[in-house]
Amino acid sequence: MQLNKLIAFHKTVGDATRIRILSLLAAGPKNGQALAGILSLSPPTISHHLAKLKEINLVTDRRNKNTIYFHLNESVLHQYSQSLPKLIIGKDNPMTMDNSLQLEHRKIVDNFFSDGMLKTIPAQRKKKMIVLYHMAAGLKMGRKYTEKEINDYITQFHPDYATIRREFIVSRIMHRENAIYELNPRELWDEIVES
Amino acid sequence: MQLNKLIAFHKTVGDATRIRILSLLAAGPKNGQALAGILSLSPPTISHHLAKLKEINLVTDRRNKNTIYFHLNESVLHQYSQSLPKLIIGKDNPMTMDNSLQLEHRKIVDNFFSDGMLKTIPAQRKKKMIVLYHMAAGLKMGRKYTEKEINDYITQFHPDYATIRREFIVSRIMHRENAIYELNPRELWDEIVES
DNA sequence: CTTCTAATTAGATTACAATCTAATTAGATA
DNA sequence: TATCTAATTAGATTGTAATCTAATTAGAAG
Repeated sequence: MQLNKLIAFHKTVGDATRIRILSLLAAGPKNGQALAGILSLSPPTISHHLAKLKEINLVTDRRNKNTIYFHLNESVLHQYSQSLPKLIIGKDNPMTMDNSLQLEHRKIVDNFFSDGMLKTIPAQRKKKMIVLYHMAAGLKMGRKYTEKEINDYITQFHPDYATIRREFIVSRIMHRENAIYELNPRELWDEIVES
Repeated sequence: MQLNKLIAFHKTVGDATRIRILSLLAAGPKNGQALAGILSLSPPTISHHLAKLKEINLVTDRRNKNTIYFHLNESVLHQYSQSLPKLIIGKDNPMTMDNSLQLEHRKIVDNFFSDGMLKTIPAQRKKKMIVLYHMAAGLKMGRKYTEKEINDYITQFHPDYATIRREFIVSRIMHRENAIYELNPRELWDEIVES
C-alpha cells in the first residue's frame, strides 16, 4: 500500500456526501438513480462521487440490463483504515502501558516496591522515571482529577503524596490547570522514559 | 465520536504535507521552524497545517522558553483510524471470522490481495483456504443466496466467479441445495483452516 | 522597557473540488 | 434500425484550501 493511494483514500473519504453513499451501499448494492433520489442530488453529481470511490476500489460496479449496481468493497475499507497508523508510527495497535515494561523495567519496579508500596524514591533519574511511570499506570488517560483524588491515589503507594504529586508534574507525566490534574499524552511519556 | 469530527479527521489527514508532518512528529516532538526547514515550506504554512491538526487533537503543543514543541497524539490517531469502518458497516474488524487471522494469515492475505482484489488463486492448499476464508467473511451466516448473488459477490474480488464459487463448495465453506447457496457453520471452517 | 525569537494572523493568489444543467454515450428492447 | 433508460462527460459556477509575503503578537532575556 503506497503513500499516494493512502492519501487519496483519506481525501476521498473525507467528504460527507461520499460517506453517506458508502453507508447506503453498506446496506446492499444500489444503482445511481436510487442514490441520487435518496440523497437529493443530481445523477451527474452521484456519478462524480462514485468515480472517485471506484478509483480507489472502495466501490465496484456491475451491470444488470440497463442498470448498473454499485457495491461496497468492505475489505478495501478495512485495509485502508488500518494502514494510516502503520505508516505513521509503524504499528497499528496502541500498546498498553505495561507492554512497554521491558525486563529491565520490571527489575527496577520489583526492587523499589514491596507489597505494592514504594519503599524509597529512587535518586537516579531514570529509575525514578520508571517508578513514577509505574504508579501513573493506574490513572486514566483523559480523565480529570482533583488534588484530593490524586493525593488519595498516591497514598496507595507512599505516604508522602505531596512529593510524588510534585514529581508527576515536574516529570511532565501529568499537568495541572486550575487545581485540576490530568495525564499528559502517552507519547510524551515515552520520550521522557527513553531519555 | 460523531460524524463531523470523523469526516474532519479524514479530510485533515488526506493531505500529503500533513502526513509528512505527522511522520516527522512520530519520531519525536519538533518546533515549527524545524518542520518548515525540513519540509521546505514557510513558517505560516506550517502554522496553518498545525492548526488543523490541533483542531482534531492529533497534535498538542507545549512551550519551552521561546520555542513551542508540537507532539503527536498517537491515541487519537488510533481512535479515529478505527472509527470509519465502525460507522459505515457497524464494526471495526473484518468480521468475527477475520478476528482469527493471526499474523501469518494477515501476511498471506496481504500477499494475495491488492486493493481488495485477489491477484491469483493460491496453489498451496493452506494458503488457498485462508484466501477463501477471507473472501467468505463478507457473507452472512444463515442467509441464503442465489447463484447470481454469489457470482456478484465474488466478482468484487475476482472476475472468475465460477472457479471460486466451486472452491467455496469443495472446500466446504458453503453448501448448495436446490441452487441455493449458504455458509456452513463456523466451527466447520475452523477445523478446515487449521487442518 | 527594549529587543530578540518563534509563532500566528491578515490578505492575496492560485489550484482544486462539489455541484448543477445540457449534451452525449452505452446497452437493452422493440 | 429506432427508441428507450441509465450513466457519463462537458462546461460553467461557486466555494474551499494550500501557499506565499508582510504585519503582528507572545514570551524570554538582556
